[in-house]
Amino acid sequence: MPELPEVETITNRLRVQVLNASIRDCDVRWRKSVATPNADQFIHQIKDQRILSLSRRGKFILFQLTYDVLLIHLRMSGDLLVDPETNSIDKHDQIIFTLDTGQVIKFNDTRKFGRVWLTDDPESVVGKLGPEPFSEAFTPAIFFDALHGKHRQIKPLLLDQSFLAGLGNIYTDESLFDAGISPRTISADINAPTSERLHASIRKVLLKGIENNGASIDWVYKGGGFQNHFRVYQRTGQPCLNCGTPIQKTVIGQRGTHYCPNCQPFPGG
DNA sequence: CACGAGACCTGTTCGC
DNA sequence: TGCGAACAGGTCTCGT
Repeated sequence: MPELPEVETITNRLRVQVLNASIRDCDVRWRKSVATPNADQFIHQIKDQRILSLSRRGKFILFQLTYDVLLIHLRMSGDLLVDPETNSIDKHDQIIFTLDTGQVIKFNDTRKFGRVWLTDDPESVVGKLGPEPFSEAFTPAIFFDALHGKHRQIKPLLLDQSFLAGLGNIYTDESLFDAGISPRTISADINAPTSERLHASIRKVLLKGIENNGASIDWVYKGGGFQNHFRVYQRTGQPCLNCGTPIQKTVIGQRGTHYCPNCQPFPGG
């Protein structure tokens, strides 16, 4: 599920709900959800730490606690839900944090791919991430240079979190469509004007996602509306909203990839 | 360095 | 209707 807009939405929601609360207790029901330290140490160490601030880096949610930073990555099916008090526990609630306010934060994760870290050195977890798409450091010129520093298909490159942080399968397909670039285009072959267009499209599409509180698909992640604005994602066979050509789906880098063969021609055919 | 396959997991949808 | 295959918002590791 969660890409940058969904994680941003969840982080902002959490900030309103649990900022300044202290973690009184923690129940780990799927031990592998804890990446580091081991589950027992994690539970012991997080107790009585207070949530001083919340932020997002790429697809990670960061809780600045009294002594450590709690980092959470939701991967494919994770979500963070806040209950006003201890209620029903879902079978997919993998970690449950009880707060001194009586509230409960539930890390719900059907597929169990999500992970949490507790460390005083968050750089050890997020240090290899590429730039934030909305940071001032992510300029069109830097993006162009980065594209030419690689010789890879543009779609898998944009999904590479060490290249650029935050894009996932939905927003990559939507960005490439918006910029009119074939997902198979080799990064080093993208010229300056096209690179600048892609840079703008990435920000535009992510912003639209954030404005719609992310995308809700199937049973995973509730509350988003960006799925109503998809132009290629999950529109296989439907007419392109620009030219009417049926949207195609293929596999690139082992990921389902949606595109308009007319609006996103591969250079040279 | 770039890329594909296989893992990690569960649930839903598709095809015969 | 039933059942297995295919597929799903992500990322890591290994082999070529």
